[in-house]
Amino acid sequence: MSADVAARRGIPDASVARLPGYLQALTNFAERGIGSVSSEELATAAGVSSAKLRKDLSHLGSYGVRGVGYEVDRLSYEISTALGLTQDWPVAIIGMGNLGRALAAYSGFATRGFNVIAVLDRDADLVGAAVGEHRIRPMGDLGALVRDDRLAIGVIATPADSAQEVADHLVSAGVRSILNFAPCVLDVPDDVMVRKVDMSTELQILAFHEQRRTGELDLSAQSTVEGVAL
Amino acid sequence: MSADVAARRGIPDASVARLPGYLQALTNFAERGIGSVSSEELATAAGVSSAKLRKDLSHLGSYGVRGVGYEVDRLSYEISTALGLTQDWPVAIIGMGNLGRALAAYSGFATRGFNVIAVLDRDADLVGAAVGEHRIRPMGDLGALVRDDRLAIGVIATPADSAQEVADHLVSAGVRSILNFAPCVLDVPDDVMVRKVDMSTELQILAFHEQRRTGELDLSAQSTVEGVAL
DNA sequence: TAGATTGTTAATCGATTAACAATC
DNA sequence: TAGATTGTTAATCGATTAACAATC
Repeated sequence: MSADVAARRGIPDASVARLPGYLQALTNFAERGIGSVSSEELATAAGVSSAKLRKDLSHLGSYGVRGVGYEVDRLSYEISTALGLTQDWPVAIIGMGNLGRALAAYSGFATRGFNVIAVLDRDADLVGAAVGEHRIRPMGDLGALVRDDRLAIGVIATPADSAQEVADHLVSAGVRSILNFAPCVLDVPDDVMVRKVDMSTELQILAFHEQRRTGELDLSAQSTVEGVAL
Repeated sequence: MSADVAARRGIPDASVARLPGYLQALTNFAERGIGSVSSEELATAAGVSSAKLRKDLSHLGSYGVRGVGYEVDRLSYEISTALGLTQDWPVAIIGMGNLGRALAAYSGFATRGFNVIAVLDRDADLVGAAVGEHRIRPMGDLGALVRDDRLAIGVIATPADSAQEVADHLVSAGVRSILNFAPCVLDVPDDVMVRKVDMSTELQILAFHEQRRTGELDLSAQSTVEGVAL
């Protein structure tokens, strides 16, 4: 088996998750007119170690030049290809509350190859209302969006209590990639991939570390007591 | 050293990151009037394996009853305590664009022990404008917020190009926990913790898997060719 | 050629999993 | 006591890191 096929087979999840960061850093270099970078420079810009970067890139193939570094444009292209970003991906956002509207207005999607082709809500009263350039469509339109517009990715921006229902809708319409902003676990078939974004979870993780910080004095006091007990 | 102190010392990062999910599932059980759960039930609700759940909980202490399970209220309390959620955490959101406004309006914060005490923007034209119950404050207020209101967590909701400046501001004001929604790496001192939420990254990871799915036919064709070449 | 930097190897580390003794 | 389920152990797996041979 060629190295190329081996590489394309199994890029570790942890590596895949870092590729977007490398791509972003490369884009910054390109914008600053920098044509070539070393693993050390790129790693620093992406916030990882150079060893990790090189290991990650080695899963894609061998696109650097020893003694020189990586050509920014070339590496950007290779990572984009690996991530499947040479094509545009049609995206639908479901749930037009505050968050859904903010996501629909977010310009960062388009610049990264994601096209918001539709916004939907299950609330009939909202259907037809304008959100930016879109009009809110009913959930029943999902099937047509998958069939006619190759919709492949659904973004759930509803409250937790309707997220599962929306997910079921997406799955039965044929969507197999879901980005879930609702703070709940979704039950989907094995071949459907769900990624979750949860701000409350992130804040709670920060709180854990913040608490540990302020609790450090107490802990050291406790271990002193134990030292005595020993 | 007692098991208790050992537990409090080093809860693995991966376990900490799952605790909020367990807490959420427990809250759901409590709302449904369920007073006791097994590791199997709780794990299913949280979307993990029961072995992983028990291992995670073992880092907190021993709060289950063999042959019976876990008392929902008790375990909720213990996880809340471990995460530092017995107190309310004052939070400030910086950057009052679409996303910042959506986050400020998000009710999920308050219910989980996070209090948005201020919203800020570096744009002088926005300062003073109303956002829900808040008025937008200038960046210069950060110091006072840390001093007088115990602000400990900052949420950056600005575009990427001003995120580093905002981070520097937060750090010099004394904030050491940052949730970053801007798609960029922040350079902060070692004792400052940054967590990042990036929807574009998540979509790109979904795109990778979506592409692999549709590319599967080509790959199997290729390995057939290789089989012949062998 | 000498200097630099990649791509890879091997060692280490941490996380996951399965299995089961402990015990309610 | 018998049945059930926890908490822990030990094995496995995957990810990270350091070091360096390959090579531009």
